[in-house]
Amino acid sequence: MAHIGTNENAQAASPSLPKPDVLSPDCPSRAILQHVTSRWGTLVLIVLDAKVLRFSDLKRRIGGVSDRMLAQTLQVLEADGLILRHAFDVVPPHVEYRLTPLGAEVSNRVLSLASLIEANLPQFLSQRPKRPAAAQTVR
Amino acid sequence: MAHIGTNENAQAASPSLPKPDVLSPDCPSRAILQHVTSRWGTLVLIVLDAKVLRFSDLKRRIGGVSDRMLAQTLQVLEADGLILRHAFDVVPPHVEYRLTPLGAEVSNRVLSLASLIEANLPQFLSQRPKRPAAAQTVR
DNA sequence: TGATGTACTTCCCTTTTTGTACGTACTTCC
DNA sequence: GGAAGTACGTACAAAAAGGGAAGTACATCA
Repeated sequence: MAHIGTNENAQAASPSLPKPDVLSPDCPSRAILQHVTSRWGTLVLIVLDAKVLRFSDLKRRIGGVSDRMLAQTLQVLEADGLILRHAFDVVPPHVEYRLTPLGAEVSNRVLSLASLIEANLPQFLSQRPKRPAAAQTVR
Repeated sequence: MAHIGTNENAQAASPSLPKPDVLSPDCPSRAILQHVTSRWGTLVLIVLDAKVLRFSDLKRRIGGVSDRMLAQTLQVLEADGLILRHAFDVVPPHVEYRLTPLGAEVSNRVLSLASLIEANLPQFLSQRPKRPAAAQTVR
């Protein structure tokens, strides 16, 4: 399908543009991908799908986020041009968040991924207790 | 499209199955999503797309992974039933990794997300220097 | 009058993640 | 004969991520 794994981690001399490749550590596309797939970034994009929400709305919908993390995530996503922030200059603060066109496309992909996982959860869980899954960094 | 944000963070009393929702912090689906969207998990799934690769192949293709992280990521993904590990009992170790059918589906979604980002990289980068993007955790 | 809600920011501290280096057991290549 | 390659496990330590509490400025509600 796509042609992602084409240039093997190469960042070789290129006259104009290096051709984006998430597989090479220094390609900016990898950073964007990280933002989108970050712990809270993913959920923000999902929740914001085709909606306009305020900070507190987002917080209520995304179970477990802290103020600090939500704010930070929103800033990163805004800087990447995925979401738009609209602040009204009123006394009790009122800020609205929505997806940009590009953000909407990204959101769709993320949403389809999440839906796939939710739909197959039973299958995932069924094969869980195969091996103890190598306790990571035992404490 | 999908029906994800349906039950608002609810984990209320349900007779049988709680209905998967990545938005509720304790739903197992969120954990799976995290594995899939983890820093290296995403790249492993992309690289493994319709291929059979050995540990060292994976390491070479995924720029920047350390042995430890790659091994750990592979174990988690295997435990989730997304990839299959086949070890040959030979003297210089020989192990092959490939996607399970479910893993292949997940891989496709991830791949489409990554492709979208790569394809729009210029657009992402163009609007970058808007605001200093709020230096996170200033040191 | 006092509590509540809004949208964050900042500080401080704990938890988690990640990297580096080393060891293994044996074979093949130079 | 020594170097390199294979597929990890483990210990140690640095770096990053994350949580919690407090503060702001004012208006509305009871």
